[in-house]
Amino acid sequence: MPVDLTPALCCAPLAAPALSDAQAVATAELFRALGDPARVKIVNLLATSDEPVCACDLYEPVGLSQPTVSHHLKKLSEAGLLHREQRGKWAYFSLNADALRRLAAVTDLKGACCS
Amino acid sequence: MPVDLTPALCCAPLAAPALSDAQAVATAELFRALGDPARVKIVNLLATSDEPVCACDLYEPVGLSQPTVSHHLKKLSEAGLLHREQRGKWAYFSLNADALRRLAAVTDLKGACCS
DNA sequence: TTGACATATCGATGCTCATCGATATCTTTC
DNA sequence: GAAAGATATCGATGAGCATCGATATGTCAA
Repeated sequence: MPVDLTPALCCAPLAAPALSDAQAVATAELFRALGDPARVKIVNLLATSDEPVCACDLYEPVGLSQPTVSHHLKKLSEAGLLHREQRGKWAYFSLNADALRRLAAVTDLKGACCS
Repeated sequence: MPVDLTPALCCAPLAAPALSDAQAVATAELFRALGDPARVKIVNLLATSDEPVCACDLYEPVGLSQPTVSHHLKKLSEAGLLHREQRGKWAYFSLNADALRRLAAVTDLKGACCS
């Protein structure tokens, strides 16, 4: 049974007493997932919406082509930040609230451990 | 007089109501600064130290060459996350507490604005 | 089954960047 | 001023990635 390597699940607070190499890699991957303006915009659009958002409603505000937006949605999903839901032929995305709680814990230098 | 474009100073919360292109770029740059395992380790080492840390004490725990660590220290400093202090021929680094408060605000989806 | 349409994947391209050895710059000491 | 040692910069290299057009895959309606 494979260990879950989703960055949002195995990262560790920046102020963790003893950060392992694997935790440093996972934490960096989580940050890198947010290290692109298009992905920041996507997260912002989802964060300011009460409901899941159709992928088709992201191309125009993000300002990139459909394949590129799909690529970014995949990156965010792989990092564990997004939830995907199929509605007919449309794909709806929403933020993974738990992952975002963990992200907030990572950046909290008061550093309560998130295990 | 130039506007301050330091990512840690002009980024915006992920849940900001209206995120401008410039804010998205600044926020992404801040995350990208933390999107490398070596830089996560450096921040972790500084976060777990009461006092500023000599650059010479970072090469071994980070596991990279002196030029590479210097490169990463520069990236973190450019993002506004680090403070550099010269002590004789040694360079001492510490976390910029204000920048880290802003980072925490960025990831806080309750989204109080950081202007 | 066929057509229409939304999304994902593929292949190519050009740019960014992490890394290192070599070297320059800076600071102190003699 | 010269030597020693710490850090920053330079130049090169290889890997990763953002982007797009073209195409494949998936979904529904008729």
